[in-house]
Amino acid sequence: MSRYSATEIEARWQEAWDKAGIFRASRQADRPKYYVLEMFPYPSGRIHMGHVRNYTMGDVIARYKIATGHNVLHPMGWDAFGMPAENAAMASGGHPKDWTYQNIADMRAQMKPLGLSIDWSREFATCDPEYYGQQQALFLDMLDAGLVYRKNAVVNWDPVDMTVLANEQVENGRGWRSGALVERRELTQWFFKISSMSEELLSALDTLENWPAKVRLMQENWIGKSRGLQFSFERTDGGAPITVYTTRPDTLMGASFVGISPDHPIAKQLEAENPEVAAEVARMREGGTTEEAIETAEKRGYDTGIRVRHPLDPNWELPVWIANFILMDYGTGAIFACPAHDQRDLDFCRKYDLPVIDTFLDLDDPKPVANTAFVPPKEQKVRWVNHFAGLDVATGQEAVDATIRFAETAGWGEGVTKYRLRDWGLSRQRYWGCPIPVVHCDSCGVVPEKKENLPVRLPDDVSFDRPGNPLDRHPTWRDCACPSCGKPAKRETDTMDTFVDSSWYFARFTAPRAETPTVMEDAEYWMNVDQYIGGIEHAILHLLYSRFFARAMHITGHLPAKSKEPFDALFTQGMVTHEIYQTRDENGRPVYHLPEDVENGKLKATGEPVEIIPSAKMSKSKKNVVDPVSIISAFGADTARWFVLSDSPPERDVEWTAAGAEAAHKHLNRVWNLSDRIGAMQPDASGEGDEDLLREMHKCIRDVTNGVESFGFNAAIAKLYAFTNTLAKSTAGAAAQKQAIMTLAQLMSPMTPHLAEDIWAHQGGEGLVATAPWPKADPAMLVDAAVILPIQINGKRRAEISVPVDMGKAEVEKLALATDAVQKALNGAAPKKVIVVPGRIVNVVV
RNA sequence: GCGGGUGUGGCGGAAUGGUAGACGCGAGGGUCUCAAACACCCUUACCGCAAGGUGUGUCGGUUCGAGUCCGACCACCCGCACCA
Repeated sequence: MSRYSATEIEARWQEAWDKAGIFRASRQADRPKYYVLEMFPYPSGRIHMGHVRNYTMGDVIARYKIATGHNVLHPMGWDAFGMPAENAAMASGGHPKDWTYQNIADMRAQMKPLGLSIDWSREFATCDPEYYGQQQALFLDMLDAGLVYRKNAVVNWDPVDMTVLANEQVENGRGWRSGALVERRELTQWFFKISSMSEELLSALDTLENWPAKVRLMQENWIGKSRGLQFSFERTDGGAPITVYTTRPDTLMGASFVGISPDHPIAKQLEAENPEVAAEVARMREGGTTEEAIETAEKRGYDTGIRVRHPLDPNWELPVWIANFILMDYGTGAIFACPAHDQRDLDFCRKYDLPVIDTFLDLDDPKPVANTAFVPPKEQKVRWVNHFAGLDVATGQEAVDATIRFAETAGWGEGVTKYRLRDWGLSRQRYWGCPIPVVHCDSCGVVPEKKENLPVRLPDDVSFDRPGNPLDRHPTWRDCACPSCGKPAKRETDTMDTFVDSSWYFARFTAPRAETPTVMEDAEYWMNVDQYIGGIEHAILHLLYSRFFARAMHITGHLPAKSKEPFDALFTQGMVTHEIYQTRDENGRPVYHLPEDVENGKLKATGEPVEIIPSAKMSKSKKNVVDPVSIISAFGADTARWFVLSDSPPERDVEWTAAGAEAAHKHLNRVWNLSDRIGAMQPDASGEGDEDLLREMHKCIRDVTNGVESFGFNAAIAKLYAFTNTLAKSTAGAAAQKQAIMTLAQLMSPMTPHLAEDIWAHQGGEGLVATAPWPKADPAMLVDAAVILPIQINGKRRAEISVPVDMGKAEVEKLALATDAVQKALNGAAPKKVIVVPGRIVNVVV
C-alpha cells in the first residue's frame, strides 16, 4: 500500500497536461467555444489566498467546460503598470521594469503549482511594448473617432504621488493609494468621452441578465440619470440671472431661498471682493468630506445680500445664500431650497430663521411641517396646498411632470435630463504607464504620432531620486520630430491611467501576438467573455470603463457589434478572511502576529496569550495572512483548492482556518486510500448493494453538475463528501465500486485535478481525466422505487410511511390515515382535510 | 441621510412553500496502542430521566403547511456623491 503524496503527483500531472498541450486554445469552428476569465492580477510579487480562490473558481468552470465538449479559452496576464513599481524604485533604487518583470516571474512560479488550466502561451503583461503599443494605436483611433479630447480642467492633484487622480480615485478627499490630502490644480488633460455614452451605458445594463443585480445597481447609481427642470432666477440688482437645476420643481411654491455652492462663480466673485465672505467661504470648505464628517457637520450659510424674483410671482423676493451643502459639480451649482420637503433645507432654514412653506400635505394626516420634512415617495399621492398648475391630489412624479410641462409652455424653464457620470480623465504625470502617443509642435499644435512609429517606448534610462515624472526631465526622450511638419517638437510626457490597460486586455487575449490591437476573426470567434470572475471592488470603475472601451473598440473597428457588452456573465466572489492575533506592546499599542506563529491561542515562541479578533479580510498590516505557497508545500494545491471552495458560498467571504485546511487534506487522503483499496479488489469480486451504490452515484452526478453550473461549489463539495462516505461504507462488488470511484474522480476533477488524474490512472482510465467526457446522470437511476413520506398532523410531523414511488394519492391517504399517530389524533372523528403531495408529504388536518 | 445585502446549532453553512440543521469544523464517547499520534466507529439544535415540548433576529399576516411569501420593526455588514 502506497501513500498520498500531493507534491509528487501534482508535479507529475502538471507535466503531463503540459506535454499533451490540452489547455492551448485554438479556433475550432466545429466546437462551441467558451471563454472564462478571471480578473488579471497586479504583479505584487506574491500570490495570496484571494488569488487562489479567484483562479480556482475560474478553473473549475474552465475544466468543467472542457469536459462538456467546449473549446475553452482560459488565459492569464498581468496588470503590470502602476505606481507600486515606481514606489519600489524610489524606495530601493531599482528600475520599475526590473522590479515588475521579476515580480511577474515570481508570481508565475507561485501560480503554476496550483495546476490551473491556463493557456500560458497567451500570457502578456500590460507593460510589454507589444501590448501598450497596440493600446497607443487604439488611442489614436479613438482620437480620430472623436472619443478623446483635451481640455483644461481642475484636477485632483496628489501632492505625495505627484500625480492627477480621477474623481473616482479620490476617497474622502484623499488619494486612494497615497492617502494624501488632495489639492485642486488646473492642468490641460486628456479625457475619454465616456459621458457621451451615459444613456447607452445605463440602458444596456438591462441586458446584463447574468450580472449580479447589485453591480448593475451600483453602475446605475454611478451614472446617475435624473430628470428635472432648469430655469433662472432674475436678480433684483440686474446682475446675471442665477440658473438652478431641480428634480423637484413641483415644490417651487415652497421656495424659501436660493442657495449657491461656495465654488459658484458668484460666490467666488464675492470671495475676491469681500474679506468677510472669503473668511466664511473658507470655513465652509474646511472640514472632512468623510461620511461621518458630513453627517455631523453643521449646516453653514452666508446671506449674500443678493435678492432674486420668484419666477411665478414678480413681487416675491428670495434671498441668495451661500450654503456649504451645495456642490458645484452637480447640476448648476445652485438650487432653490424647499425646506418643507427636504430635511437638509429644513435644518438650514430653522438655523437661519428662514420661512418654511408647505406645498403639499399627507392625505391622512394633513399637518404642517415642524422639524421633520415631509418627504413621501414620488409614487405616493398627496394633497397640494397651492399648486400653480392646478393640481389637487396627485403623486410627486405627476406633479414634477406637470410642472415641467407648465414651465416649458410658459417659457421660463425647460425639462433637462442630467447624468452624474463625468468624462474620464486619463492623463497621469507618471513614468510607469503607457505613454500617450502625441507630439506637441510649436507650429502644428497637438499632433498624433504616426502609427508606424508605435510603440512610443518608455526610455529605460531614468532615475527616481526626485519626485515627479522622470519623463519630464529626461534629457533626450522628449525631443522628436513633428509627425506633421518634421520640425523639432516635444513628446507628451503624460502616461495613461492604468485603468486604460485593463479596459481591453480581455479582447487582446483573443489574439495576443497580433500586430493590430485585435484580429476580427479571433474576436468574432472568442468574444464575448462567457464568464468573468473577480472582486466586487471593481463593480464600478473597471467594469464601466471596460464597457465603454468595448463600445469604442467597436466604433473604431476592433471588436464586433456583439461585443459592445464584453462580459456575458459576471460573478463577484467573496474574500478570504482570517482571525487576527494581537498582543500589545509596553505602550498598549497593538502588535499583530502571523497565524503560523500562533498555536492554541498562544505565541509559539514565548507562550504569551494572544487576543483573537474576529475574521477580517487578509491583509499584510494585520498579519492575518496565510501564504498559499506554504499551504501548497504542506498539503498540496488540491487541498488549498478544495478548501477555498468548500466552506462558504463563492459570493460570500470564506474564513481560512487551519483546522479546515487540515480536514480538507484528510479527506483527499481518504479518497486516495479508497481508490487504493478498490484497486486492490479482485476484479470479479461480487458484493451486496451494487444498485444502491450506482443510484447514489447518479444522484451525485446530478447534484455536482448542478452545483458547478450554478456556482454552488460548496454545495457540490458537500455532495462529494456524502458520496465518498457512501462509497467508503459500500459492500458492493468490484465492478460497481470501480465505476463509482472513477466517477467520483471525474466529478472531483475540476476542483482537485491532480488527485482525480491519479485515481483515474490508478483505476485504468483511458487518457487524461481532464479531457474525459463529463459523466451523465441516468434519469432512470435517479428515481427510487420506494419513498419515505412524512405524515403531518396540522402541519407538525408526527409519523412517516414508506410507499412505492408510483402509489396513487387515494392509497397513500388510506395508509396515512391508518397510522397510529393519525388514529390517535383523530380519536374516531373524520379528518377535516387531507393533503397528499405525491413523493413529498401528507398533511392531515383534524 | 440614501441605496443594497445579511440574520438558521458552539462555528462555517444546507434546505423547488412540504421531515429545519445536509456537508464540514469543533466537542463528547469508543475501537486500535504499553501510551500517544494516525486511522476507524458512534453521538452531537435546545429544554427534559422520559413522555413530550421549544426552536431559523422580533412582532404580526397569508397558507393544510412558512427559514422560504407579505407587512412592520430590530441588529449587523457593504456601497455612496449631503446629488437638489
